[in-house]
Amino acid sequence: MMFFSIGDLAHKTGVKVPTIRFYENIGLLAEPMRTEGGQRRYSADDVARLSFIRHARQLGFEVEDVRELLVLSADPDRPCAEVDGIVYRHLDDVKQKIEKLSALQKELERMVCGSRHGSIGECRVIQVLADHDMCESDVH
Amino acid sequence: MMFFSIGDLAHKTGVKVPTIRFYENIGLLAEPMRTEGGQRRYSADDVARLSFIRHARQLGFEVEDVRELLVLSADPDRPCAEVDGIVYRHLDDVKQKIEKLSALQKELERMVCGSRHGSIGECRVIQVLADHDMCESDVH
DNA sequence: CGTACAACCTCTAGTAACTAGAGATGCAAG
DNA sequence: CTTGCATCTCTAGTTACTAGAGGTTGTACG
Repeated sequence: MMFFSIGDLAHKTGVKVPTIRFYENIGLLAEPMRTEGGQRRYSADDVARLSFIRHARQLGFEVEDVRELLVLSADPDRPCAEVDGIVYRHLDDVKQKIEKLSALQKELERMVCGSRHGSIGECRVIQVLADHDMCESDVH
Repeated sequence: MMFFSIGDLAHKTGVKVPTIRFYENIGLLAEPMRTEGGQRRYSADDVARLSFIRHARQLGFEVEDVRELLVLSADPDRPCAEVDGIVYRHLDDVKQKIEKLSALQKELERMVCGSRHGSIGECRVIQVLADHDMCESDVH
């Protein structure tokens, strides 16, 4: 069992079959060998590479970052600075998103707080949406 | 000055001109009057509606939710339950996203923590990416 | 009244990262 | 040899816009 099908690769890595083909299309994965009939055949190296990709994607790295990380990881003698840079940038991005979402959460909770009413005519939510001044202004 | 151009509307609401046309295309905004030459002309009602849309979008509601909120807001006698439903669903969504991002943040910080090394050969980040078991397993 | 020119018009395509589907072919088990 | 699941390629759809091409209108100024 040296080589296996795209379905097997999907199973081993948890990446769906169409996504594997997509990664090949955009050059994240190299074109694999083919059977005479034209079906893809993969090796253990492909499992490692695709697992790396999947893991990086799960950690929220963009595909272009993953591409860069793959290039860097292939070169053991280079300094780590570039890798660190990518990670720190991503981390900042994540923190910013958390900030924004927390502000949203607060505003949404403010909106529905005390929302015991009856009809839309006096619906606080609708009123707030219609009048921006009812929000905490610096949020958005 | 009863009616104004798309540029004026953009200025009054903070929504960009192409976005206004886009909202008209997808039916969020009604087709406005036109000059003889075919240019759009808007009224104060359009400012109110578009401001509502912008505000809802800034609060993270999807366009389809905004559409629904607009329908509901036009009907003052209906109960508020549907509006509340939309808001609570969105709020849950926001909370879930915060959860996920916080987990990511933690994992990323774990990854770079103590990342004083030299070359990619012993780069902790690359190692973690290559080996999922180095992560806290329940996160992803 | 003529003209310059910013603002407007429509339409298409591009973004991110896949996912779904159509229609055709391969492969392996019984 | 047949059955049927897996695979193949290719196109289009998702979200919410944004960018650009190529052409027209409105208005302010002289």
